[in-house]
Amino acid sequence: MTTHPRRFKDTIYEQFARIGNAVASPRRLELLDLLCQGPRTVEVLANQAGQSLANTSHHLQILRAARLVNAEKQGQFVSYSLANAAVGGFYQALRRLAESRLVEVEAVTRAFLEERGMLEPVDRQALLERVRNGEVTVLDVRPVEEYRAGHLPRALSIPLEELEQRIGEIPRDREVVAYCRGSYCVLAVEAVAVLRTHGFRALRMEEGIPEWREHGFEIAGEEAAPRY
Amino acid sequence: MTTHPRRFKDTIYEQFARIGNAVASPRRLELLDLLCQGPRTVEVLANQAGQSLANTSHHLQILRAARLVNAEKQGQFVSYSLANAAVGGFYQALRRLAESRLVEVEAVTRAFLEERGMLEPVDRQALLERVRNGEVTVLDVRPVEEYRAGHLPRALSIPLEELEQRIGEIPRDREVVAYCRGSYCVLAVEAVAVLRTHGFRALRMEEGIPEWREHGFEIAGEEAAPRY
DNA sequence: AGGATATTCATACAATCTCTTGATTATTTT
DNA sequence: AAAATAATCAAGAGATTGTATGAATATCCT
Repeated sequence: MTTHPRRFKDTIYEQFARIGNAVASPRRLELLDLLCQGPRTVEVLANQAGQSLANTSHHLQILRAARLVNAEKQGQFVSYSLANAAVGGFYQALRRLAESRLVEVEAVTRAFLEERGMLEPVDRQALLERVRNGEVTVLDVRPVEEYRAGHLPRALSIPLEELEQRIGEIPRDREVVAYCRGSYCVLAVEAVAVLRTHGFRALRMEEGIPEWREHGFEIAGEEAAPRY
Repeated sequence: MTTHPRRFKDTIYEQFARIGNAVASPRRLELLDLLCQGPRTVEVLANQAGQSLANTSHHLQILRAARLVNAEKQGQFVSYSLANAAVGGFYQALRRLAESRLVEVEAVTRAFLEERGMLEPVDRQALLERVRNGEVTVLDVRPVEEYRAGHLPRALSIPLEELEQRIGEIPRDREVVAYCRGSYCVLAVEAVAVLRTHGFRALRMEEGIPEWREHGFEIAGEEAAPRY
């Protein structure tokens, strides 16, 4: 029995569309974004995305059906992670395209950041130099687990939630550069606001760990966690 | 009035999802694939995708809303084209991911091609060499307009439809390598079948013009048509 | 101006997707 | 063995999408 060319093409494009479908929902994109940072359990993802558990679980199944993520049962927990590095690359490609094409994205980003006066860019190479010279404190404001899974060299870990109490740990004589999960994560933005009210000279770095890794820069403390 | 972080994130991911949505339909992916070959009018796209005119038009509007394609009115016709090179790159990335992830895709492709015994791969560099030495005839079996918009160096243009009548134009003393729009286009597969029934030694090349261009190979006869 | 061609618009129905709620299945702890 | 925890399943209301159909608009040709 011969397969018909027509049917053949339909099947192929349907398979492609499965991936398209998987990234056709804002919720799932947010989950993918979080998973680009590293493996997470369902509950953590639900919290970080601000969604119900059942709904998050449901979306994760869809991502899994499209083979974009893997689920691994570890005792009581189910740990989700990107299926492989290509998925991360694809997500970055999607994001880049979105940024280049959808003017609205940039408009919104700009409006949000300009409101807070923290749009200063940070140059990777120069930053590392200044950190080495002790001119700058690099502050990682993500939850501690994420810091442990990999962070910038010499970065100080103070999760946003603890920032107010632990503000004394930060050297007062230097500029502070805060970073979090990346462009569309707001932890660092809020951290900078807090730092400034306490009299620090604070900047926000737009990039997150995935971007640094992508550009071949060194990431510290990655022993424990798998890359995907 | 301050934009809220939550709202900010939602807006961003919604914008991303617009692109995901655009590529969440098999029909639209087929249209995108065709547009990767070069600009097309609505009618041509409808014919080549085997869809109704109104439906094709509708899908094109969606692609346009996501800014993946541009529409340009040229007199009586509306010519659709990829918005820019990044869109082509994104589509390739999606395809690559799909191929790496969805085992079904490869299973189907393989079944379809093995049935016809024409899975032999063709190496780009070696092929060009052999063409230059006159050991091989390269055959472009796409419609003439597509050939005109850009084709492989020294390729002979005989659209699949005319192949039977014009079979005398093909040198009988050499191997023939047929190509069309790419992996998921079936023109070349059928051409090889025809050629073989006429006693030719014929192979199919999997790649299409977009792939050759992407790898920096020379494309002939591109003066007339815009790249996107 | 009138007819032909190319495309879009408008409508409607079926199919699909999203999110919520409440129940259910595993695994661990007590 | 019972209770608690983590995740999934099941079902349904409400919105969105895909496709078909016929009408409407814009441009070109004569």
